[in-house]
Amino acid sequence: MEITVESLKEELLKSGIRPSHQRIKILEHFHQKIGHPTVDEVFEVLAPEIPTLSKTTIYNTLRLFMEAGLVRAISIDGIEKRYDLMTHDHGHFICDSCGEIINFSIDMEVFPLDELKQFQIKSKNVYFNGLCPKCIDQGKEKRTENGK
Amino acid sequence: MEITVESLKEELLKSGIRPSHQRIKILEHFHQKIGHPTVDEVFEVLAPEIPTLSKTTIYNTLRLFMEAGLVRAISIDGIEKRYDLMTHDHGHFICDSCGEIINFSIDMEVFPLDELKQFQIKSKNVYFNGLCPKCIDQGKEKRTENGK
DNA sequence: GTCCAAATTTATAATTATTACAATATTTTA
DNA sequence: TAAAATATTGTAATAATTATAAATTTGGAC
Ligand SMILES: [Mn+2]
Ligand SMILES: [Mn+2]
Ligand SMILES: [Zn+2]
Ligand SMILES: [Zn+2]
Repeated sequence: MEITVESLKEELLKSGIRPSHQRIKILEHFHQKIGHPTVDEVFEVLAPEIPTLSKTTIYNTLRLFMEAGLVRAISIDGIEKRYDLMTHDHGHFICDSCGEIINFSIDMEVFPLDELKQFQIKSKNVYFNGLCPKCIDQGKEKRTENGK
Repeated sequence: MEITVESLKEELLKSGIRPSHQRIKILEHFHQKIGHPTVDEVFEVLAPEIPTLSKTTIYNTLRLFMEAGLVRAISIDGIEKRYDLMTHDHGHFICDSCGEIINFSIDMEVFPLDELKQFQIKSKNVYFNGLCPKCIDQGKEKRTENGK
């Protein structure tokens, strides 16, 4: 499916968000890039395109998107706050050595939830960490510092 | 099993950590309290007992404990950084309304991990959020602000 | 126990991330 | 187009974390 300004506008309107120029650009960034950017990364990429852009707008917009369920914040081991487009359920693996974050598909329904019967669960997040294949190859098994 | 200063010292030594007074007290705090404290909460509780205590020591010690695998940092949706004693595998549920964090047991082995065959997984974290029974009873289903 | 070297803690300053706020600009409605 | 509502911006304020260097504590040798 093609991502056009029109489709982005629709997506925002469907969530009850008025489609300003900045909001469209920020949402577009999430659709175009596959990563899990920080506030700063979003700002660095968009600032050249929108010369007047303020970092406050990124903060405001991401909070708005989160409340609307368009994106979610992920923060593995509280290292850094990053944002991810809210698409299908998936887990995140972070490499302790190179810091890369990798999506992996996971069936969130496999959990036996007897203990949480009384709870109303809205969303589920799964984070793994360890070493990615690249870093295993490079013999980084025994590193002490975070290579980030 | 009784938690004594001696047993705490041993636990630290086994992890290659020298058992200073501060470190013993901080570890003791995690064994005595069941919660998931922030740096500030640990500091507030221990400061009266150790009048000279510095917050920097809490930061340093928790980093040390994390590297040694004694505690882990948890940060659900990047809201706040909290620490948890590294015991058996368990998941965390956070209530969107009252902010309470509840442990629940979960079998981490149920995940089908075909996609991560090449990865070396060191630890797994599962976070759920939604509403706790208490808040459901109080009719907080439709809240907009975080009650924290 | 005393002395010394190494490690730890402390206080402070510096840095970074985030939020608050009020003025300006933009968008929507009439 | 004019007025009202909303969004953006720049700045200042706040909060969390890290860096640094001096002071203290610890563990081992005597
Ligand atoms: Mn993702
Ligand atoms: Mn826990
Ligand atoms: Zn890696
Ligand atoms: Zn609750």
